[in-house]
Order: sequence, then C-alpha cells, then structure tokens
Amino acid sequence: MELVEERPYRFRIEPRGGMRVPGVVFASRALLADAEESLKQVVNVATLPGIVAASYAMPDIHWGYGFPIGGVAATDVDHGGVVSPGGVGFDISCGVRLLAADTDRRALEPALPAVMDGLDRAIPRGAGPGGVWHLTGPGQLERILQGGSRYAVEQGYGEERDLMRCEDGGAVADADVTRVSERARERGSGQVGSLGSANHFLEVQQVAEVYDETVAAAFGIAAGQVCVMIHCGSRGLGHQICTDHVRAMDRAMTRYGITVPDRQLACTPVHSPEGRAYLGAMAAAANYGRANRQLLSDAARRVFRSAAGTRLSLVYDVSHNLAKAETHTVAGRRRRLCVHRKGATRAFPPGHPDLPEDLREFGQPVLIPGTMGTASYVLTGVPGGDAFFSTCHGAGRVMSRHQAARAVTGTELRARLEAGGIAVRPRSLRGLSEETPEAYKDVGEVVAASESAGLCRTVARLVPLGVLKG
DNA sequence: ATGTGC
Repeated sequence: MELVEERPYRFRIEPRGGMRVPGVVFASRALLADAEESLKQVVNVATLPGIVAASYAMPDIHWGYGFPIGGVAATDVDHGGVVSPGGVGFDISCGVRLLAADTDRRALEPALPAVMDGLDRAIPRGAGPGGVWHLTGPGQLERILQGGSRYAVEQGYGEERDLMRCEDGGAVADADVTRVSERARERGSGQVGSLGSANHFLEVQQVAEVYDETVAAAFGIAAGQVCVMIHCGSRGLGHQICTDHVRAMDRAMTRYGITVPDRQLACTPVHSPEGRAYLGAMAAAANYGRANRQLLSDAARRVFRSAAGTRLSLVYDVSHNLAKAETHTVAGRRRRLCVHRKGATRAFPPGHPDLPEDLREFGQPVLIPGTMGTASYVLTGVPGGDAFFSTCHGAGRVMSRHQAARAVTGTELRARLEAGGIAVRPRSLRGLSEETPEAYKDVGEVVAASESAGLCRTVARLVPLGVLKG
C-alpha cells in the first residue's frame, strides 16, 4: 500500500481503480505496523457510492468486518449515498459513559472493597442472557427501542440531568421497531441492563492526571477524583440487527447497480427501502445501547450510595459505533451526509450547537476506554476537526484472543492486577486472560497520535482502582 | 462484538 505522508500523523492513499475519493489515515508509522489488511479496507470503503471527501482511518485502525475498525466514511444522501451496516459494526451503539463521584480516591479507599463486592452482585455481565431489567410486558422492549435512556429515566432509573449529558439527549426519534426482527427482539429482551463480554467493562477509576484544568473543571472532573466508566453496547439485539440487514442488503445490492470489492461492504442507498429499514433498526439498537448504559449507571449509583455514601453524576455518554445524519461543508457546499463511525468517536468542537449549553464553549467530551489495568482518557473536540469531527475510540488489538489466552492465565493476570492495587471481579478467568493488556496497542500512543493529528485535545487520564469484566 | 460456526 502506497502511503504518502502529507504531514506528521496524516497519510494519504491516492485514488486509483474504483476509488471515488482518497484514503486518509491519521497515525504514526509505528501504529501502522501490520496494518496492511486494514489499509486495504480503507481503500475498499473509498469505492462506495456517494462517499465524499475521503475514506478516513483513526490511529487505532485495525481489521474489521468489511470496514476497518477506526474507520469514518460519509456519503451524500442527496446524491446516491449509501448506508452500510459494516460501517457501523456488529455492536451497534457500542459506547462509553463516564460518571464522576463526589469523592476522591483517599476518601473512598476504606469503602472500596464493599463497593467492588456490591458491583459484583449488581452488574450483570458475561456472554448470554441476564440483565438488571426483567421485562414485564410485550410493549416494554418497544418502549426501550423508542425511548433509550429517556425511557429508563422516566421509569425512575436516573436523573433528568443525565439526559443533558447524553449524545442526542439519550435517544433518537427515528427508531423503527417494525424493522427489528423477532429474533433480534428475543435476543435483546433478556439482556436489558448488562455489560456483555470481551473488551466491555465497568471500572472504578481515579483521575491520575489533568492536562487541561479549565476543560476538566467544565466536565466536572479533577485530579484524584473517583469516576466510574462503563463500556458496553447493544448486546445480541444489535448483533442480530446487523446480521439481518447485511443479508437483506447483500441480496438487494445488484438491483441498485451497486458492486463492492468485498461482500462485507453490503450497502444500499440511504433513500432505498433497505437503507431506510436498516437505519430505522439501527436507531432502535442505538436507543437500546443507551438504555443499557443508563440502567447500569443506576445500578452502580445504588451501590456507591449504600456502600460509600457517594453520589455519581454523569459527565457524558457517547457511542463509537453509529451512522448518523449530519450536515457538513464539503468542498464549500453544505451537504446532508450519512456519517459512518465504526470504532471512531464523534468529537464536536467548541461552539457546536448540538452540545449542551454548559459544555458548549469547551467542546464535546470524548471518552476513550483503555485496556484493562492500564489507563482510559477524556478528550475534547477541537475547532477545524478533520474527518467530520471524529477521533479514536480505544487501543485496538494486536494479539488474537487465542494468543492472549496462551500468553497468560486468568489466575496469573488477576494476581498481577491485584498486586498493582487493582481489584478485579471477573465473571470468567478465560475471558480475563483474553483481555490481557499486552494483547492491545498502547492506548496512550493512540491518544497522543490523535491529538498530534489535530483530531482532539487530551483533557485527563484515568487509571483503574477496580475492574468488572464479563 | 456475538446464544464465540454454517
């Protein structure tokens, strides 16, 4: 793959063959070692009908289904632009939520074991069914799919203020529950309010370092403060929706005269029946993922209140796997776009009208979940942000699950983390070993490259005190 | 990511 370094941390792949736009990759050379397969995916995405500006990749790019993880692609909906489920990923609306406690690490210390034991009991996790809500009637899942976090708050699982700190106010209005298959509903109905497995987690963290005092203060965080970070998505429901709609688009594509270099890029125009159906179902999954994080926040709040007398207030909730209707200026013209972000986080700049009023002058909080036992980051959007105001989403794997499990046993890893002062409550020791830090890139490098590329600014680094995993 | 395979 021919990468031209346009400037430090920004590489370009010139359009050729079926590419309609160039590829643009934000990274260091070091982060792109072994990226050959995922760079090919950047090139493939550049062939999609209606794509504008470039096929972008963030510094945490790695191989994914069709699109690379860490990919951003926008299509012009008024000029045949397509939507592709592979550009969102199987875990629709996977994202991160950060809550700030009204206490610091030292004050929490004596209560930490009780907090961890309480969370261990209160937070459903791991593969398969189980969630904090047991649905009572047939209409309840539909209300979750329509109402997202807003519905959870209406039912008493949160505060009205939470919704101000959620992307889209906690729910999007364009969910179409009729496009969510019976099978997806079945899978989703038993998992409402659950973490899932793999890289999903709930961590008790402390703010280890603040890089921008003013912005951190506006976000409600300070050095030493205890926080709770929740990383999870839409579980089996989102997975089934992706499966269903990839299949439908794969069958329909030729009717629209669309050919793609990889079947995993199955897509149809945004304004086709199949495109609208996917976007309606995707929005329902997005609301499900948000309700999921809202319910887990409420469960965590109850534990902190009873075990430590501590309150948790929401900093922000943002997804890194979504396609969204956004208007951007491209080549001097305002265009209505379908922006796919897959393993990439929206990072609106200061002054953006969609930000809550009290955060508007500081930019959007961007939440980066780190590898277990290392660090997580809070970033903020910056003026002139490239790639339709997007940045990285996390570390990115370098080792397969199998390799990781061979490198360390769960028991060894737990002992290592505990020796480092991190309490661990795993559901499965095998699952824990698959998430060993050496299986991932250094998230600090990813964040530094994102900032150097001009995609965001680093606000704070958080380190874990306790980890709950699936 | 995922009732960890079609």
